[in-house]
Amino acid sequence: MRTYGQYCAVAKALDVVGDRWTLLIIRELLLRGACRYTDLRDGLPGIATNLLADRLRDLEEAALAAREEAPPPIATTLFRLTERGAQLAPVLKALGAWGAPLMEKAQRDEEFRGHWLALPVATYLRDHTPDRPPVSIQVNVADEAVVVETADGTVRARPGTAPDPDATLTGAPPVVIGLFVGRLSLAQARARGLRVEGGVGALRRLGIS
Amino acid sequence: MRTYGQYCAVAKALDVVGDRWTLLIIRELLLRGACRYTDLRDGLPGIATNLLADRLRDLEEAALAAREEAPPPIATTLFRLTERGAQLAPVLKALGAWGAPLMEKAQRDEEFRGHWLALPVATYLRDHTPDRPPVSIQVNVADEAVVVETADGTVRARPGTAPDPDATLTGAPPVVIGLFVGRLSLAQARARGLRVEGGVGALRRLGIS
DNA sequence: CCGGATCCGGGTTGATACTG
DNA sequence: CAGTATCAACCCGGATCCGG
Repeated sequence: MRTYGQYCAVAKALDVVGDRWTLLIIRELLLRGACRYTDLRDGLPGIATNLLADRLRDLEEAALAAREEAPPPIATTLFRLTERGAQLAPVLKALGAWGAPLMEKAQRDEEFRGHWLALPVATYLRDHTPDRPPVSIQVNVADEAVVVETADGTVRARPGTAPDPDATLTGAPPVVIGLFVGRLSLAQARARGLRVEGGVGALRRLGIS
Repeated sequence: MRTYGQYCAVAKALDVVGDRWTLLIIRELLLRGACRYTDLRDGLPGIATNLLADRLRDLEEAALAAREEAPPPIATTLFRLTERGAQLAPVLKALGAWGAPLMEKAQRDEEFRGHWLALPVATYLRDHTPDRPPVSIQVNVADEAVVVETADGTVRARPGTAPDPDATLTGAPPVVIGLFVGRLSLAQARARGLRVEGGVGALRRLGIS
């Protein structure tokens, strides 16, 4: 293991998670929970398969992740974060908040995965009236379906569809993300091609207007 | 510039600051303010000089740092963070907090610089009675002199000496840091070689006992 | 299909020496 | 003081292959 050799908490943290791809692997495991190798590879477009295998070994050695053999009906290997690994969430949040302004430029030839939405959703959205019954918003973006739903005061995003969503959003990644991080108003997002079905009450409730 | 090619705030942040050494250079500039090239090199033991030059160029291009020519009496080049660069402070704090447990093992052949103390000081210490007159604590560690002082509710550390400190601490880096992050009590630190001169009132005020 | 291992070319890093 | 120049070693990315 290459190390900075400095007796400093930041340097020691970077000794463990400072390698290329490592924090992005942790992002995937944080956002999606237990993952198969193939799911990870799909959520990390651009990674070389040998690097993914190497990093997973490193993470296992550092006790940030663990592999578990799923029981017979599934019969596959799953990777999940340990508690120590999950404690990196504040680091990823800080990085994501700092990097949010870099999302303004429209991407060209950049990959996108719908479940990445969970990061800005958790960072920027709050349920302002948690006492009322939960709402769910279906978001269709980049050919992926993601559900944004309230859960005891916080807001979560997960891959999948909602049976009876309070609202449905469809649009390009920069528009949806701009809306979620507050850079675009609902009107501006609509002007940029966002399609909204259902009531806007559910959106207002998350601070989107 | 090598990029992950992902339309994700974390990936884009890492595109900019994810290279080896980059965040440590920002640590130095955050902790010490405007720095000369040589000061940076000294605060980053282990870095190769060409890498430092490369990274400073990259930081300048990314508008995270700027170089300024000091006026004639000094006649040297200074590097300082831009506002955008300084906004990385929460990232470094999160990394430092996560890495703090890794500081327990005593270091062997690891470098240490006194001004690195500023990071745990700012993260872990609070002035519990900010209305009373400010206090200053001189810390002698690793042949460097650092002053820890209160300033309107927060606690700062800076290189240098205090003219008339309320207390003086002398000890090995792991002991001083253990004391500051709360892993060691004052008694435990003393048992591990910490020398304390002056009253412990100033220490209690920062939550050290 | 899943979970990698292996190989190879090129780019990056690190150590040292040197310079205006 | 503030870097360049040089070169070896290592790491990364892409492609291919392989056992369940």
